[in-house]
Amino acid sequence: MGLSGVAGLHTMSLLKNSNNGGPGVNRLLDTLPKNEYKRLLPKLKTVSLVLGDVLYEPGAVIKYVYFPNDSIISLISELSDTSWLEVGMVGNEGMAGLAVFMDVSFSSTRALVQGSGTAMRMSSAAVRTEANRLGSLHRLLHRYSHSLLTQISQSSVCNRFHLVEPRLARWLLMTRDRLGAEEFPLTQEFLSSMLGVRREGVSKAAAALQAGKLIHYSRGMITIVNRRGLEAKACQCYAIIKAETDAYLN
Amino acid sequence: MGLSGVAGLHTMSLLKNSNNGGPGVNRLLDTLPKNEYKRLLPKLKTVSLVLGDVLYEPGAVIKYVYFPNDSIISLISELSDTSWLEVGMVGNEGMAGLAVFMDVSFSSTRALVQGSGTAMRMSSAAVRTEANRLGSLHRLLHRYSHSLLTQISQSSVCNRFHLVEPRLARWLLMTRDRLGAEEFPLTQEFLSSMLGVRREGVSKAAAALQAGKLIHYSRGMITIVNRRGLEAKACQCYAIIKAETDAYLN
DNA sequence: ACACATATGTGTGCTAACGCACATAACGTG
DNA sequence: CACGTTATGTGCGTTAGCACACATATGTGT
Repeated sequence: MGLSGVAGLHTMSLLKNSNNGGPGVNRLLDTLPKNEYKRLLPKLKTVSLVLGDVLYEPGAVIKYVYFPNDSIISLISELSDTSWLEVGMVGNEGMAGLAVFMDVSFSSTRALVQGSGTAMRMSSAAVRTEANRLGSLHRLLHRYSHSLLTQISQSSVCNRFHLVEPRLARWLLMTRDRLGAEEFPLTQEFLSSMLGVRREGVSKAAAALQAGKLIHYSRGMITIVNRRGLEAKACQCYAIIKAETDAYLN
Repeated sequence: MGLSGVAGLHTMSLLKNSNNGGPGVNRLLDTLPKNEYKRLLPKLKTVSLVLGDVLYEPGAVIKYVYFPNDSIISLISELSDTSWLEVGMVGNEGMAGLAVFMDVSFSSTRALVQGSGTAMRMSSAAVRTEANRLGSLHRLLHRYSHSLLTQISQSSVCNRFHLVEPRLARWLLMTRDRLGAEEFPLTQEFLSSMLGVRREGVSKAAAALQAGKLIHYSRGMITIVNRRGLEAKACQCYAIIKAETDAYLN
């Protein structure tokens, strides 16, 4: 799997400020008042992100921020070349590249596309201009920052205390919600680095979930068969994070 | 140890914008330009915080934010009544109550005084007014938000991968730096909840560090005997977090 | 159909940390 | 100074997850 290499970004048509809140639209942008959204529109460009693309490396300059529509971007903290861990997940509820908003030019984490799809891209320069206007975007990015902070904190506790199986269930559900699909391509090898455990551990946990008819998987393709059942197997962290994420957009 | 109960906050004299950057002064406030600091001064009040005071409970309204001088405030994420974990540490480099700055009124974590000392207190209302001015405070709080985000992320990885002994060493060093003292009162019971491990685990790790003449402890009082040696025992996370923390103030 | 790369399953120790149950030690108060 | 309280040490069985070494399966391309 190509976890390195820069994205091949293709231009696509722009979406409307569609106010339907459904999957496929970035909810942060969608929450903006029409006039403010219109002001941003010329600076936004829809791009497609592909699983495995690396948008930022730790320490590298952030050229663009991304508002995912139906894609997912993982924020990864690295300890060494061999051990790293996902600390946060950015989907249609948020934006990748928050550092720019916080007056920092460099990324402290790796941003890895964890689910293919489209995102709205904006240059860092535009973010600096627009977000300094004290308007709705400014406010929403503030609230999102808090939401992300909460997500990361909760994940931290989760990673410390919970077993692999519930954590895997949580992670699959979070991915499902952001992709808006019950089926998505992901290998157990990939999952193991996200969860910070060995592949064999994922193998066991996944086998258990499959035996319970909650998921199905085969050669890098995962299907959620019984969502409710999977939620029951997941730790509370799933519900906690979901509530926080859904609530911040008012 | 009284981990519950609200702080008994005593009024003290105000500090100056002393530009010496040493311990005992909140470095965030100290970095502000003089005129802006003067504008804030009337809204700041020095209070003393005592080990065990709880400043916020999860979900509770944040009435005041705190800029520690030589005190430390722990941000704690709770899973259940019995298992919780420190996700972040706020000392003279920052501010507790960042949620207010991010347009959120309620705390998502518990804020527990982990080291006695003084702090500058400001009402949430004042923060909302002042931080919306797009001045230096606004910018610094943004940069601090990013710094805290990085700290929390790094701790998350650390908690996941590192052994108790290096984590304990890191934690003691971080505490030392913020308190500006080599000796401070802390029981192993307390440490165990901060690190999210059993008390017995802390006991073993602490005994090992003491055997190596790096620290000394007795009945809830800890002394750092050999700081360099302790740094060598700590994981890299200490250096990483310290660098980030020191750098953000330009 | 074949080879080949990739994805997943399994087994065998090993270890850090857990849970529990006590033992010891230091301090504080009446 | 005796006593209770609080802090710390220790032992024992259990367990989740580790590291390593393979075995098996399921695609893909020629």
